[in-house]
Amino acid sequence: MYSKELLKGTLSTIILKLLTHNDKMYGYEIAQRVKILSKDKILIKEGSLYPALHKLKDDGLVDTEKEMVGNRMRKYYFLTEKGRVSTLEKVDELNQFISTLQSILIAKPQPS
Amino acid sequence: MYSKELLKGTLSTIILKLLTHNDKMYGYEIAQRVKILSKDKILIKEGSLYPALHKLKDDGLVDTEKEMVGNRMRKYYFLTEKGRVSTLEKVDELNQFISTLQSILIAKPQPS
DNA sequence: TTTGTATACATAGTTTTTCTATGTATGTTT
DNA sequence: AAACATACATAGAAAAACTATGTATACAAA
Repeated sequence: MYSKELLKGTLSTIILKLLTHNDKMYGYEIAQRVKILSKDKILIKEGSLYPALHKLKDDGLVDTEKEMVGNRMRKYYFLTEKGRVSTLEKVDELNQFISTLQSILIAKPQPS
Repeated sequence: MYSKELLKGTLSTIILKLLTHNDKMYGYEIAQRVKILSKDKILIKEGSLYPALHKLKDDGLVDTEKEMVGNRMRKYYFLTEKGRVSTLEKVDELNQFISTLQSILIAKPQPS
């Protein structure tokens, strides 16, 4: 498991990205999917996941619909149009940030 | 400029990495170097930089020496042995995190 | 000459984000 | 019956960067 600090700023982008590939997903499912995709290296805790999802909804990037499965409630999340646009921007920004980061991590002595 | 959240968790690693390539650097110099290396995309603010440096010192990863340049004080930072070891670990962890992130950002539909 | 910009440090207080811990409840396996 | 997995939620803590502010020197431009 990576130190939790690294995830900061990237969690909502990860969630949004997953939702671009799935019409709708529920919270628990998202956490499991990230766990699998990251080979157990990113483990999203409930205390991070649900507040993050609530914030995405407050910001209008996702909307929800409830569904009963047997006796249990599931709350599905799906992207709004605003959310789709925002996801493109956020993923792009994250990719740019990653490549900038890498150029620094690879950089050799005094470029000045 | 990237949204500030992205930097969280990576700033100290960036600073440490720069110090592996320079015997000693002072705060202002570090901020400028990052600005140049990132092509103005990562702008470290004083309110982030100095507390981060102080924490690295408290944690024993860097040590300092003061120097007068003309009439102005400069505080140089340099890696301790502990800092060298820690830098290797942190850079490695960050690289791994980046590659995990990328695999998620690239991922296509339902792998389940 | 005074205004602005760059250099160079520092800290107080705020905001954001994730965390730990806890709670509720159902379903399944041992 | 106990343990574990599924499935949601929130309160409060911790971490890290931010804004804003402060001190001070050096130099260029108006």
